[in-house]
Amino acid sequence: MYTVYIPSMKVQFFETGSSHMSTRGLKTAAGQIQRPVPLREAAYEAILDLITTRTLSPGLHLVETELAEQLGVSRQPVREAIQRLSNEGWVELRPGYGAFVHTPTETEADQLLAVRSLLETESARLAAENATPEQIDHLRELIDSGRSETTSGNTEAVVRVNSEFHRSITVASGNKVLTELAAQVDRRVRWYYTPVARIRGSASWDEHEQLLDAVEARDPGRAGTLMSEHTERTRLTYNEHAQEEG
Amino acid sequence: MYTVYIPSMKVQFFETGSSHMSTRGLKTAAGQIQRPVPLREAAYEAILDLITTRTLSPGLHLVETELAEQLGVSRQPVREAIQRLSNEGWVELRPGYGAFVHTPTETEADQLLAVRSLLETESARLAAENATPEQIDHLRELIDSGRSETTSGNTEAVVRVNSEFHRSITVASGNKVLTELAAQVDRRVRWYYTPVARIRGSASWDEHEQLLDAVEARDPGRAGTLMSEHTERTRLTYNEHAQEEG
DNA sequence: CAGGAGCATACTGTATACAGGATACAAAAG
DNA sequence: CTTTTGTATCCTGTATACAGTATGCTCCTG
Repeated sequence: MYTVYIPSMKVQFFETGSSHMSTRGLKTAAGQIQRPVPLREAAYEAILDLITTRTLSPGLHLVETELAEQLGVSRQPVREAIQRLSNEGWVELRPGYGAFVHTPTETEADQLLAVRSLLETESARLAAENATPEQIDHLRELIDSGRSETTSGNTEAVVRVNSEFHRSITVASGNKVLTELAAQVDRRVRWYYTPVARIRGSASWDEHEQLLDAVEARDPGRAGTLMSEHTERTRLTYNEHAQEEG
Repeated sequence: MYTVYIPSMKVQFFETGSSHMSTRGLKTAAGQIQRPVPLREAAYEAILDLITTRTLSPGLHLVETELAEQLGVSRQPVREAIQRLSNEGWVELRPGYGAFVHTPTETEADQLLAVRSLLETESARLAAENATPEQIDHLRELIDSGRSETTSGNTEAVVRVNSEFHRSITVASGNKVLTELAAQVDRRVRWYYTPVARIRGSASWDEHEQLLDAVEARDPGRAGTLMSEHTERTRLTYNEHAQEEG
């Protein structure tokens, strides 16, 4: 009944990060063997990518056999991927009828932004109490990197670094539950946000730096306030753009 | 016109355990036809129940065929249920190894309590701004009901009403994302909390009443503060009990 | 021409089949 | 007696099969 679990094996398995990193398998010092990623994982990443890039537009009916054929697998892994997407709010599952790409609404976007603001503000507060020197160094590097990518106009990289900065703050909070929830909310916010957002210029990195200074100075109150203002500004930017669109 | 679908008898299959699972299959209004609950849903409820009641203890290896046989279905619905349980943190999924009931740790419980406190405090604040008169009435009824159940010593009912009160507060916030996250966190907190908790007597209902008064008076600041203190007290209670155990 | 019944088809939900890897146990070698 | 190797068995991951319902179109009827 109880099965012994060997820790060394799990290493590369739960790499939930970017799907198109070439370093799929870990081949570090000990010559670890690359294990095949379960098809359900691959299918999940693939479909989510199709959704976030708008290739599969909101409201679309996801037909299992079509996706299966397109991905070159059977329906089974596709179903499991869709289940997970449903749990995370990316698709809606109508029993007997099928899966449909979730259609974002204005109010929902606003509510997500509000929750994100809440989670990240608390993260910043806790990070000011718990961040390790290494984590602070890492954050400092991200700001530098973000600045240089901004000046060189590499939009995609800026978005990625920005996202990584926020994630690292939540990690530095030391609260894993918080990290997980924030990551999930953040990803969905980004989905809603992307089509209307332009990058909030380099001012954003100044704000990040102030925040990091507060964290380094172990000033939770100030860190929280700064993050709160920062996310609130993002929210306003979004609402402005949303209003322009209609 | 739709061809009428006559519900089969198998709907009744999963009355296992918790009888008052929300209105999944039953439609009261206007002679709606009852549709069969998807087996994956039933399996999910059944397994989750087994986990929360400690019938399936932490660390246990969930063998798909065993569960399938026990529930009288095939492996497929069981797999889908396990997937969902994994997403929600109830079991851990190790590719190639199988599913294992998640083992709670002290720090994790504390982190969950911290996040719950955060989410519910914000909920209370928002509820003070947005709650409708009907919602306030409902909350008032819950307090009455909670008090009477407390005096009659009906522990299980007290727990349920308490849970429902907190959930209703999050609903009254008007933020659905918040409601959903809070519900998920709350359920897990309860899982951790149950074995060491005795009910925090009737003082708890006085606190609830004060909170509701603040909500009715449209005083977000006070509502937030009260909820924060309330959840913090719960957290302390938990930590005391946890310490006694070790 | 309009409306409805009936049929064909597509898709989901569920079950079963099959292959490869993991575990455990036993036997053989040192 | 300890360690290694071979083997039998179990379990997961994936594919395929099957049943039943929803949808859409055609044809019939008024």
